[in-house]
Amino acid sequence: MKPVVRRTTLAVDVVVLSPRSDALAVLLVRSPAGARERWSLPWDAPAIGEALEDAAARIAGAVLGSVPAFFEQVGTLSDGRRHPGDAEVSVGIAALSPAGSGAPSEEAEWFPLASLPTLAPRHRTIVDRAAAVVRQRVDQSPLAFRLLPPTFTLSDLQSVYELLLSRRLHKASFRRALQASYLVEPTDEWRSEGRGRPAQLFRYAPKKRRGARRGVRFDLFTE
Amino acid sequence: MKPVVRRTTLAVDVVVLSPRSDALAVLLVRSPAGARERWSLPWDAPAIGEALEDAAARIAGAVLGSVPAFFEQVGTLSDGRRHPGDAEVSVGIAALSPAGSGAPSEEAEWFPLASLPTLAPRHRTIVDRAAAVVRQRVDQSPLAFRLLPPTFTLSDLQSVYELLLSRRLHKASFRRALQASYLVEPTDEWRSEGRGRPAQLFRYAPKKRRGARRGVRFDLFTE
DNA sequence: GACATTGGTGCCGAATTGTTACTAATTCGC
DNA sequence: GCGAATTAGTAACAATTCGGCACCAATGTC
Repeated sequence: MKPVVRRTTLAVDVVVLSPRSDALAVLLVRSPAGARERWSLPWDAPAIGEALEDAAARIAGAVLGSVPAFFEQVGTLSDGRRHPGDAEVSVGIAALSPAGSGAPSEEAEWFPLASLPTLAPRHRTIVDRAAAVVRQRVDQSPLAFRLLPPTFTLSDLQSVYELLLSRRLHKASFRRALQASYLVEPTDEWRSEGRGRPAQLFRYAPKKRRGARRGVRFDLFTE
Repeated sequence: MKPVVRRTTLAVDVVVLSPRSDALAVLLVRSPAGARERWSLPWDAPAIGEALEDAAARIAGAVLGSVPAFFEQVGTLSDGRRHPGDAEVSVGIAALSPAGSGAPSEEAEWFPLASLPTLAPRHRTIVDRAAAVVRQRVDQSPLAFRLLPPTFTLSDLQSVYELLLSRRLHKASFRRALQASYLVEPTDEWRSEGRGRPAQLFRYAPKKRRGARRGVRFDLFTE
């Protein structure tokens, strides 16, 4: 039994996420004249032999002007939902870009996740999956640090977590957990942001941590 | 800008996982004569318009004789690693099948994850990713219940968790956490397994749980 | 200099967790 | 029959963690 392979059309669709004005935002590009929707995700076909994450980096970089810090596949779709380029199969990839980075081209714009324009059905699905994956992974992977510049204040970091989790966190508990994890180290710089006491800047510098063998957490199920 | 879509060859490669004789095992099929490796993952091209998970169910069902209880994509590969059917792009899908279910065809056999035969490089990568994804998700999703028959003892359940996590768990803590989660309910059946006290059988019956708002867990990072 | 604002820490009671030890019900060996 | 071995299930305790509150620190504004 040697199955026969059929040829199909393939697209890589990229969801670039970044915190913009206190909301998680997606980078969209203006559609060419005649398209059914005015906006779409940046997308392209991968080159021959090009890894999918490399294709995503190329696609996002062209639109954003800088290459996002992190990529993760959020699922491949082959169902009937319409794609702007009529690709039969789409690989959805989430990309995280630090706050303030990049200079979108004329044809691109940031939209808060909560108020997106109409997208082709497949792009809409991919955006929803990207948001779900990022929100789900934030506890297992240092995703939040990819949404911040190399140095940041602990309040910045907490704000990103609050954005991703859509709920307020307790300052003291947040800092205690962070301290115990050896994920950040202080720099000797401080940032003064107008009002209030200046905040110390930290950088992401994970130390090797001893195996934190915890019990099974049945209360984290999401489905 | 309307990118041009190129046609490519696409395969769905399925990693069927099931607990067999106290180890997590993968279902492999014998390769046709002349292939470079003697064994490979079950795979095929998706039919036109067929969703990828449906294709995986079809492929696994044909080899296993029953359809696995759960499917999840573990990543799509387009790099240079060799695929047995020379597909340019592969979608890897993990499938979970309950212990004892299915009757593999003549051409198929279970292999413990720890002692696999040589596979085509792309299949090897997909198996590794499937194992990693399953192990990583076991805390957030009721995966373990998909590896058990509809009714099971709490010791069975704990054994599956120990298989997936590769470490021993404490009985009392395990049961307390399970109790608090309202995920299982007792049946009025008991199973006597030779030696020892008979165990009560439970079934998976998740109750709506109150929002368990916990703090951020920096200690769960896997990278 | 009082006050508003933001950053950062100490502490305590409550909840959670890991562990030990115990009880319960069955089979096996003699 | 009866004790040892084996597996299931629970009680209770000590240590740790967590959420919340209060407080102190450093800056800009008036």
